[in-house]
Amino acid sequence: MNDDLPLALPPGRDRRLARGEALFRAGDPALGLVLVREGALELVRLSSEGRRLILHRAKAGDTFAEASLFESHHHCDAICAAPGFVTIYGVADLRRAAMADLDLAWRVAAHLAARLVAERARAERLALPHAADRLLDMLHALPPEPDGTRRIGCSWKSLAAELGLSHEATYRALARLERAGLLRREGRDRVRLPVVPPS
Amino acid sequence: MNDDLPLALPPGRDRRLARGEALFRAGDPALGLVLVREGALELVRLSSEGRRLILHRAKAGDTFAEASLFESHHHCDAICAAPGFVTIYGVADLRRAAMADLDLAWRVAAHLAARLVAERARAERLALPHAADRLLDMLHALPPEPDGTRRIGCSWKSLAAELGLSHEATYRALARLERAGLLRREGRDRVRLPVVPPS
DNA sequence: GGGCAGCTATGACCGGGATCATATGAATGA
DNA sequence: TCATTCATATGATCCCGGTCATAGCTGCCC
Repeated sequence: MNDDLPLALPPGRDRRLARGEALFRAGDPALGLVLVREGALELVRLSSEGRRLILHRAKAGDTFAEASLFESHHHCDAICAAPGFVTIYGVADLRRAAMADLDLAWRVAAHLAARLVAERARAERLALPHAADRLLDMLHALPPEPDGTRRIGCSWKSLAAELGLSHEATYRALARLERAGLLRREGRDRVRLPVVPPS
Repeated sequence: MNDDLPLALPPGRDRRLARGEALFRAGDPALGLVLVREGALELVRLSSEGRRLILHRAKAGDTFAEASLFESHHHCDAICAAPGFVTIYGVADLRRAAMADLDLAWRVAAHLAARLVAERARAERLALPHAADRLLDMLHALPPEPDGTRRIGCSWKSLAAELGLSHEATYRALARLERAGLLRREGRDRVRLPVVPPS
């Protein structure tokens, strides 16, 4: 998702995170740009009725909370989904660095644009009326590994929350798709999708 | 949405648009940053089954297709929803200007961050399971006018497409909400929402 | 003016997603 | 090790959103 961006950043603060620990909560003053070095983070919003929606998931190598660079406060919770550590780049530091490095701000912008495109794809997916469609769309978007399988990288329950579905609907859709031969689960968090003939 | 951004931009190309005309189509080479000067534009994606999802709507004063600054091709259609004209700032021009103006790239990034936040709010809305909830959430997000009403600025049918709902479900939700006293329509595209006591 | 397209609106029907309940297996921590 | 929590899984039921049909209305263009 971001290859060159972190390389040119000024030194940041490291912070270790345990599973379930919050890096920040809604209402906290904005941290700045967060780079996940190890483990995984989830950006979570809890609705008033207790529904849990996952707005973004970042694994090692991804940046996180990019938009908070330009906000005074966070408006979501950041929860550690897999233990690891992150590096935090404060706003002021980054701003200063951007003034020295003509290209840095442009790369930050490019990075935000990529996130925006991803978010639009997500919105498009959430507008699909059927659980199976949302699921397949999301799975097809995952990068296939050399052996042809795709790793979801989290529990199916979390994936359900990311798709705006109840986990029951997700398991049912999985079972139906598997019966229909449109999907095969291999191990805990891997799926194989049939090769579609190029249109 | 963007106050200072256009002011510091280099001169761009103007283009007039008629209702229904496409500024660009999916697959076209990226135009660059588009500023809507008059009228309204919609970023539309047509699904394979013919469903029409509105990904973004921009009215006079808003920017449009910001992410295309960093993409080689468009992947949505841009359709004129209300006749008017736009100014187009090419990528190369903007990039050059960013090299001269240390702050411009940073402002572009800030702008993209704001769009990202808005898009996340949209995704959150699309994850709401009930039509009435999505509708109310969207309407509450509209800025109220001095008289307390809110202008939706488009047809209810378009709003339905933006909410990922069929227009029938939208009309039904509207009627139900109106019966329940949670909403009152005033004229063609205005609603009044009851004042909620601060929690 | 007349005709046509598109928006607004509502009814009937069906399928599927939310919810609640329950059960088993897996993982995690004391 | 054992217990507790959590993920996985499936069944029953209800509700509601999608779809199709129909109709009045608005606005627009010739």
